Amino acid sequence: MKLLAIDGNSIINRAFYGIHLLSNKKGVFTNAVTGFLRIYIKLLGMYSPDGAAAAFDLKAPTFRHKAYDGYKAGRKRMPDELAMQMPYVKDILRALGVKVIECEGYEADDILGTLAHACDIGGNECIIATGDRDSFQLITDKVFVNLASTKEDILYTPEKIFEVYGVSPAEMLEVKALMGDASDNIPGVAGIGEKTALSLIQKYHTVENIYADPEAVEATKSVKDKLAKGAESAKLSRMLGEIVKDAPIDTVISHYTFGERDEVRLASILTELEMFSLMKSLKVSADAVETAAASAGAVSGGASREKGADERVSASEGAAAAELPALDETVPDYMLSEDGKIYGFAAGRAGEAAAGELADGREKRTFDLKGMMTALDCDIRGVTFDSTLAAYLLNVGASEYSLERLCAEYSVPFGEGGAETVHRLNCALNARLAEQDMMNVLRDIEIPLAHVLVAMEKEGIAIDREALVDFGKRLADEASELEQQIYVCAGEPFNIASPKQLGGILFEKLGLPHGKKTKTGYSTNAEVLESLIGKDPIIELIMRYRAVTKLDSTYAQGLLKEIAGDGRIHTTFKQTETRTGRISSAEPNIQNIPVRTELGREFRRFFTAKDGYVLVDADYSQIELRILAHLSDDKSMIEAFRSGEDIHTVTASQVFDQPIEWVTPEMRRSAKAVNFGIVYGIGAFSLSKDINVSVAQADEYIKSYLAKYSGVDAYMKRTVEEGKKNGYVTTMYGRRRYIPELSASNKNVQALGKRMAMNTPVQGTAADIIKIAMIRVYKRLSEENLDAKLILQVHDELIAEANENCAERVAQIIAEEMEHAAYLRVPLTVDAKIGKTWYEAH
DNA sequence: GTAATCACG
DNA sequence: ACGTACGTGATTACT
Repeated sequence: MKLLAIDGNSIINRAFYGIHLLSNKKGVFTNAVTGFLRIYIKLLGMYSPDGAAAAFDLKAPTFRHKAYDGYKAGRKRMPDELAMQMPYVKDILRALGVKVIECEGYEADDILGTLAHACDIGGNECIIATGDRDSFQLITDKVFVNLASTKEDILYTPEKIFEVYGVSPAEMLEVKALMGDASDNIPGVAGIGEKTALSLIQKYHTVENIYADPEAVEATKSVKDKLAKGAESAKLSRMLGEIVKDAPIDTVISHYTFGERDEVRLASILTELEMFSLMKSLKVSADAVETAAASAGAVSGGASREKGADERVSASEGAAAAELPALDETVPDYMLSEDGKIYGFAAGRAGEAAAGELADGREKRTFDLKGMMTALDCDIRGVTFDSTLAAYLLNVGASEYSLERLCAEYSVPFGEGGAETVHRLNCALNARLAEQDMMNVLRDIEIPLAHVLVAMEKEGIAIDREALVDFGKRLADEASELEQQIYVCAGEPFNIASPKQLGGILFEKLGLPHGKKTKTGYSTNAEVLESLIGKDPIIELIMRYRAVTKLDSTYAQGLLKEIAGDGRIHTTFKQTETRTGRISSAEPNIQNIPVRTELGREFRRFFTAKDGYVLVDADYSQIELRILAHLSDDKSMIEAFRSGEDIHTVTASQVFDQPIEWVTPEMRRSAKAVNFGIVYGIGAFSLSKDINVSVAQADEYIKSYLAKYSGVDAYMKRTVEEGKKNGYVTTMYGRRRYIPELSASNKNVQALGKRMAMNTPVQGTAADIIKIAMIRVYKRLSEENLDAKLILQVHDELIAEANENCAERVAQIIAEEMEHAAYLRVPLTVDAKIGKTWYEAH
């Protein structure tokens, strides 16, 4: 395909300075938006691309050039008149179906470089639209640069570059390293300008060549002197000038195909900016203009997403309440009554609705989208807002999201006429969600996910009932044998399952040393029993008894109860349950099917694919640690993941200061525990228990870890501080969790708050990423008409049931979508397997 | 209904 | 001095 890659900042600058200041009635400047769109339309006409992406700088400081503080320091701040137009440009682009890419720590150039490179290696064509010559180094026989100028645009190809400069595109970077670039604060070699630089590179091709043998360089004495003096500067400039080609962005070029236009959104923004002639050029539909006019308030909401953190705080204090986005009154709100009737409310009118209304693609809002689809057994299309999901995002800590409670929480009168209440509630929730920057999480993640979850539940997974019954019998038999042996050891029969009676037998009758006590008596948990092994033969019998009865009651009997009439198990995935954004599974819980012991793992043999089908199981490798590496930007950890080495082994080598080859399995186990601990917000005491070393020893490990991975240390501190300051922490995608524990007076509670603050962004981002993957896998499987369905999710693992004849393809698609669901500073890797049962596929 | 225990990531 | 890793759900005993 042909991709148009727009250098957003550069083009918008051209537009701003190229057109005199214009503004609408309200005083919003519009010249840069106007100019940008004119250029955009012109580019479409010139190149007819299949898709487009617009790259923008983020204000955040760059992390890759820390070595050189002066970099970019000299660049002037964007004037306010231009800055206020940025959000509009981005919103319009999105409404036009163009992906807007911003990437923390990377500049627009780097994003363009990455896209261009991806096109180049993937056999796609890329046209970079920019106003400056920096991108010339990216030109190849697939990548061209359209240089916007006041007169007419010029398309630069490798031939054109050679014609104009006498060097290859790649050599443009070498030229820049010598001549420098004032606007980018690249020093170059003092005294060497374009002419000299070009002639040197024409002859020697690279800076490296020139400095490899400076004596051999043919040039005047003065040039040679300058070169000698500027050696360091030239090498630094070479580094600074090179455009990054591996920024963590989506590099699947087909993903940039033009998306569907959001006509109404487009109409409302352009109306607000009073850009009527452009509306015509863009052929915005009259209907959309009318709809947009009916709800003029919706526009400022889009821009508010771009507000800085400080402004957001003030908005939530109510000062800007009037500017909050209103909901379109003509869009209907739907809910289900207790007896399953559908009620709708739109444009002031309420009434019972037909199921057919829900299946059409017209925009609508709902209360409990997932519940409605499950109850009505239908797909509800065109949903742009859902009360339950919005309320969950606003407060993941609530225990339930009933209409009644939400009305109380958001001061909406409850009771009169169902769907009207929902509408009012949605208005309140919508305003808050926009304020808190979570509209994208709702629209791009939770709402599409609801459809996927409903489909997964409906599909269910086949169970081998007979084998499960047999296994249950075997477990029960073993349990009763153990029971008799335990009674013999104890000298009397008693209820082994009663911790109270068991405690009496072990610690009073048999006089074994008791560990800690619980509120109600002695603790008899696995850890305590473990410590008593060898003191009395009863201990191991009890441990085995516990394991066997647990498996029998929870898994054998428990699962048998849940097999539906179709011979399959249909779990319920709860979408608004966890504090971190994960989904949970209940009735039955299929996310805790045993795997850690060989006996327990047997249960996975009973989860099977139907005849002619197989299970495809794909799981992320170390996704949470990879996210931690990304979020903390810790150089050692990133390096460790990029190297492809086993992460726990690398950690062991770092923490114990030994070469990789010297890491023993024992050391690796300890390092693994440290890695897990770090994600949870570690304490020396717990770690010591986990890996059986002294507290002092565990403390050493942690200190050593945090010293080696100082970026992680700093990140954890930052995150806790941020949590204290804001009252909440967020995931990469903006999902939020309030942590009141951070300001508790009780120190233990506070410590718990810190651990939550450290863990939530990591666990929550992982949850976001696999949700995105699920949505994309679901879409791919249906679009490509594959005889395969997603059926289970286990936090970092997806399972599909696929026809034997397409299983390989399905495995490939699932792995691909999982790996590409997010772009981090380290790769996300996925292991996909195929098997007749869950046991074989995992 | 709560506590204790233990299954999972 | 004190308590002790994040996030879940199911079962059983017992109040």
